[in-house]
Amino acid sequence: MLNIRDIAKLAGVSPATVSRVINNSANVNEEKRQRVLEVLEQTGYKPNALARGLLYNKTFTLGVVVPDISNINFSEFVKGIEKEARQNSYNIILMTSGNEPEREVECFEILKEKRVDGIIFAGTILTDRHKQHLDNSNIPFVVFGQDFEYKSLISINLDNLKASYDAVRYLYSKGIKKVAMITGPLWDKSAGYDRYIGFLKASIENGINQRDLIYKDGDFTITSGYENMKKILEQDRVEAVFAANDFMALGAIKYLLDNNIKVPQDIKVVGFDDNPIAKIYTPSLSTIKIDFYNAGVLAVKAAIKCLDGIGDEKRIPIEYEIIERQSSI
Amino acid sequence: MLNIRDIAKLAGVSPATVSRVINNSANVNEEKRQRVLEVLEQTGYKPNALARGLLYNKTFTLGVVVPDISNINFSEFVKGIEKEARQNSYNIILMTSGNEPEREVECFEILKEKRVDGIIFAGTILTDRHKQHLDNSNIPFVVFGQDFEYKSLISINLDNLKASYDAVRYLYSKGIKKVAMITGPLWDKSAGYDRYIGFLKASIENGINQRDLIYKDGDFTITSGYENMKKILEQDRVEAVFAANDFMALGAIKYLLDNNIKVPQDIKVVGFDDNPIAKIYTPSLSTIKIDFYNAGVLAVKAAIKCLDGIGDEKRIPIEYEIIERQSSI
DNA sequence: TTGTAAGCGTTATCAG
DNA sequence: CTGATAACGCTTACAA
Repeated sequence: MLNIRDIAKLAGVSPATVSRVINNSANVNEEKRQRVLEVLEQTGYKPNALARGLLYNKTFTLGVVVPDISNINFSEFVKGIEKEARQNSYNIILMTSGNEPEREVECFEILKEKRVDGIIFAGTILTDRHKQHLDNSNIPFVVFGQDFEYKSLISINLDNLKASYDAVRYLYSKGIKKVAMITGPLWDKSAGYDRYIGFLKASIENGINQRDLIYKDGDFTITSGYENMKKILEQDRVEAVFAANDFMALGAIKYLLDNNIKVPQDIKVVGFDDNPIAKIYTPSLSTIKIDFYNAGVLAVKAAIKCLDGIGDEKRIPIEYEIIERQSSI
Repeated sequence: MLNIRDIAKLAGVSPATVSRVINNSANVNEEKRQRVLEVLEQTGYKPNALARGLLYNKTFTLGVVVPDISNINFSEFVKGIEKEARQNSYNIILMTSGNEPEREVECFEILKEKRVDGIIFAGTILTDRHKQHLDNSNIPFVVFGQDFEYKSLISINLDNLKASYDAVRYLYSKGIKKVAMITGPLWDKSAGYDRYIGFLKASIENGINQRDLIYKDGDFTITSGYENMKKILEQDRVEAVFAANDFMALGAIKYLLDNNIKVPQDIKVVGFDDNPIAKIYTPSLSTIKIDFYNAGVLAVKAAIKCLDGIGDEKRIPIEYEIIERQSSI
């Protein structure tokens, strides 16, 4: 591949002049400028970003670590990141972690080697190894999906507890006697634990004795929604079920329909996420919609502000909205 | 950030020795090696990949350009790419093009600047500007989704014509008199035109006069499936409909159900893609399943083979499979 | 076994 | 307005 000296030779000038033309800086003789531009055009020369990066100590690249890109939430998130990054002339290196803390840290180390300017990380837990890495790395970090405060971390988060609380309150507002819940794994602080606590809080406020509360913990899959709905009905005849994500909610509905229990007439169901399926399914699923795309945009904005030294906010909230559909009317 | 000279000083050795330890090459005194390793550990030092890349003229980075990452097909594709890349110690720079040829070429140029080792590109058309770029770029290219032969391009493709042909034949094999089709935009060579041609071929083979063929061109959205199903029924009472993707097929089913036409009893429907919704919808949707994840894996394998100079195949086929579900039983 | 120095491709500085 | 030079961080040939 051609370098700047090759171009200089072809145009009969010095590398410095070529550089000046490329960065259209300073004063350069018009005739020479034209000669250089012509050569540039003909050769399709592109400056080596590695060399530039080495010099400026800046790569215009952001690292992005998400658990699973084929999950629609994260692909929307990444889409927002990529769009906003591009608009600010940044690119992204995408890595997936499968939600394994080991691999997450591995990703951070690789991204550090590649000298990304910042890292956007969607994860569920912040282990000591994560912190250790953060300690000897001065790369700006934007964390999505958990609200840990740690040093200079910027965190973008949904108030999972409140969203869940609102969803359950919404169900009680319909005159329901008792709402059951299918939770996620409770070690998952955001989508597991916090959503469970919101449920707990709303239930107690509606006069349910904590000992009578009915909830089962699933793993976010359709199957676990199906199974847990079964378990719940074996235990008590509830009037409504709130699931920590849409897949489990859909699994629950499927179990109900399979057993000739009508949704929403007999049991109302509310999910979480607004997966595209929620809208299309019959009955369509009421749910909590989170704008992941926008979360991605905000994450990049925060990262870049931080890089440009005009950073300020450390905790950026993202909005949610209860979408009422057939499953809970 | 620390550099190799800082480490050298801290360990009381020369940069060369540190380098030797890092790349555990050559002979280095055991005691010094230990000293260096200790400093490495304490400081969390990571070598600068930019400097290395500059030296070796190799970045261990692949560029990936897809139309839209939030489309499940492409996110599966990217997932496969990322997994296989990682396994070979490559990373990926992800860019999205929105299927706009202008932006595609823009992506290529940026990736060239970043000196990626190879580019994996999912697109629908190869314009002159694409070719021009390819001409003065010697980066290995793997193209997914179109079977253009151009110079050293490696192309991974589904035989869309044949898959579509098989789907329509499958419907005729059920004793259907006439199959209608909702196509994609015909300028889209792979998912639009080729799938239409497969339909045409199978129809003619089953005794349909080309003039009597019924097809409408949609734009891959649910809405366009809905609208076009309506138009088809206004024109003729068909017994089956084949849609160029699942969204249009689902839109068609929705229209049928809304008008009390039973699926599959009255009209059978087959889609294309095996979108996750296809399996869950009621009635579940028969479709053609393509393994995008595996396509991603194959794309990376081909790219790396090419980089290592052991490249051979230029055209790599990917498999498909007809999935029979309720909508066409 | 170890250290010194050149070079990868670019740009900023400085001298002309 | 222009060109030579040093420097970014790393590795490797060469010399010690």
